[in-house]
Amino acid sequence: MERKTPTIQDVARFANVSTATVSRALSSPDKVSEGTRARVSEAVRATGYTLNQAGRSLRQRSAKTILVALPDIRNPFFSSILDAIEREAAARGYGVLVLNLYFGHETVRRLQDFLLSNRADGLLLLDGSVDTYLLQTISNQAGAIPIVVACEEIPNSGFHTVLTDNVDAAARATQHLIDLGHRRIGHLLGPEHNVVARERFTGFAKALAGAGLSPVPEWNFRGNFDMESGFSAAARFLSMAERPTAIFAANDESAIGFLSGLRQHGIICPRDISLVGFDDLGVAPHYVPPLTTMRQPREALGRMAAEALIDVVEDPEALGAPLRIVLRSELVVRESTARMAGADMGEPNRSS
Amino acid sequence: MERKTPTIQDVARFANVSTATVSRALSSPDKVSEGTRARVSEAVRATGYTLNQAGRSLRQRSAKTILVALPDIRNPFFSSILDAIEREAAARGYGVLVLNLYFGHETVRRLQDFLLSNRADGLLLLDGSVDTYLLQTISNQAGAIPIVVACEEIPNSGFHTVLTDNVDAAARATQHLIDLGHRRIGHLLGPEHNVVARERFTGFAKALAGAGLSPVPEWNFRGNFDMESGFSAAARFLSMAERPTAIFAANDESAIGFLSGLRQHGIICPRDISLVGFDDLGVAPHYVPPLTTMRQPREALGRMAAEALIDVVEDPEALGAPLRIVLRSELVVRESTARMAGADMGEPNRSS
DNA sequence: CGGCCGCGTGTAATCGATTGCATAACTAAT
DNA sequence: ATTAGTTATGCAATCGATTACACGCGGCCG
Repeated sequence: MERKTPTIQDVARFANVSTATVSRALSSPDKVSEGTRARVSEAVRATGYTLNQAGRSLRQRSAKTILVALPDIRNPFFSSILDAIEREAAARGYGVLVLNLYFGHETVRRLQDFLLSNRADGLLLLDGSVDTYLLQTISNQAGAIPIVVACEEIPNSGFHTVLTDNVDAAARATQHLIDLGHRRIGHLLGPEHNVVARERFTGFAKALAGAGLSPVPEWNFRGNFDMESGFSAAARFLSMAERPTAIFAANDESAIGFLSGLRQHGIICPRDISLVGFDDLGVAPHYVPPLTTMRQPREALGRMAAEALIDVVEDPEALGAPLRIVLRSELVVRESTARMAGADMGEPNRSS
Repeated sequence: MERKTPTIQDVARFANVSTATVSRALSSPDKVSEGTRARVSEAVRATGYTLNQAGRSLRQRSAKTILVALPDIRNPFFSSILDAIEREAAARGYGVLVLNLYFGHETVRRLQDFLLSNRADGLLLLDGSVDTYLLQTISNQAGAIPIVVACEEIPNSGFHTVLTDNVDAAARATQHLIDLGHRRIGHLLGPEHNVVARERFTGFAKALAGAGLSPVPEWNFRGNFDMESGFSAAARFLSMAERPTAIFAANDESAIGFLSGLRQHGIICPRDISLVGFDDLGVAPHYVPPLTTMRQPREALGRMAAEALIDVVEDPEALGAPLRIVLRSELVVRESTARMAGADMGEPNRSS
């Protein structure tokens, strides 16, 4: 009754061949004769045999699995990248392990465990804030697995990287506001130590500079990429006497929280303020107003990162020098930005 | 230079003990003497040893991994459940493999592969639409792994199940509209063959019946749980002469698409129409207007499902009879619903 | 003093699949 | 006809960790 799950031995016995032949019949069919192949297939069917991946992994030293480590699965930005990764991995026969990264030693230890325990053949890191030193150490250890960093960048790390053109995209988003006649432009920041957030700020400042403006410190609102932080930032905005007429938000989520906070106090977008977001989340076209935003090619990003990682996993020499793919984001103009109405009221941004 | 990754053998040699002792020192420290334990720890440090999970899995016939199969990772509803699952699993030392389910044989074959290849010790299924027959077959095979179904239900399957009170919650959502004086109430449906969607419709109809009303077929708008389908449904709404004054939407995503579609044509919520959604997505409180919705305890759902699964994995007898946990959803009243203004205009829903 | 118990450790089998090497049966070439 | 090469298969080692069983040693009890 309680018979054990059939192994390759059972198949071999049934088909009257050796286990070696069964193995070959299954993984390299052209190496066995047609007759044997048929007998083995029949035996597999009859016994209900399925591969034991642990056995194979042990012998082949490969788990046919990649590990995706990300800061927050709930974030729709990441989840759609994860989706693309999973599709690509599945297409190439790999499974996907996910690992939520929080702060703290415990998390890093877990990451390390995964990396070095032969559970995964490669790591796809969607977070640049992991301790670089540790990561380097890990990746230099004997038996370490290949790493690809996506979305964020770990400077000078030598890891393969796939990301979007944050600086340039942020500059173009800001330029859009400038083109609409805005001169008093603020920024809703991302997390303080986040590389991507900084790049977007850099692009923002760059575009301002190009127009003879420069950032006004009070108009750089602290944010954290999430709705709540945008919502809080709105309170600070409201308490200010001198307000910007336009905002470039580091991402759509915080942009939505920000607009929501403003609206509670009667500040209506785009009538009273223009706003450009970043990401083009699914909700962006359906928000009120539909959001003008920089669309990141999330599918492509996830797919290409997974491709690159699996390429390296299967042939460590495949890519040669560290890869660096930069994908271009695209401005999607909707209704959250409007031409600056009438004359500029109050002081403009300080001239640089 | 290119030395291989250290194994338990290396540690044993270094510490001058047998591999058995090393293994014991690491997994059941109380079985070895203090001195040995120290020597082994030192040897582990010195050699840089890390466990090879494949070896352990092979011997112990357990992968310390659970498989989560879901219809769409991008859906924020699922991704936050996945998040909770991952946390619980991590806390208990399990890794999480994710598998996107699409339609088609290929997908099911992959699911089967995973289930039977010892890559995972258990399956957490977040989708009731997987072929029941196949699932039963798989789960009856020798060596099959435990299955817990979450969110959706597979009737008569005998699987452990964790879900929310869809029928009752839908009824309460609808009752809220009734309490506000609405009599002309429509429903934005979920996918036609989706169990959850049907349950919500049932609850909707039940509440109407309780108020002496019954569903008006033309007011049941086809939907698909996603924004686009809600958006399309809005077009149909607009083309109708006799319109409902309130809508119960099967979920928040489609609700947002619906409101967005209406707004494009000047129909404003809650002025012209009231709407209750379902899920309480992160964006719900920040939408315009903030959405009245049934909040599903997503964290709890994911956590409890993972708990139950791991319990069974670790002790197949742990739960005894098939478990069925039903979590209660909670109505969150925000601003998308308003008291029916003035007298009832036009025909009410047909009396039952 | 002899026997029993328990602790700490080692020996070796085991988990399931893959694969290097050997072998046998043919084919082709000289 | 002999040699070389090819093809199909089997034998047995191997991957790394766990664990059943055995053993030696010291202490305790009768």
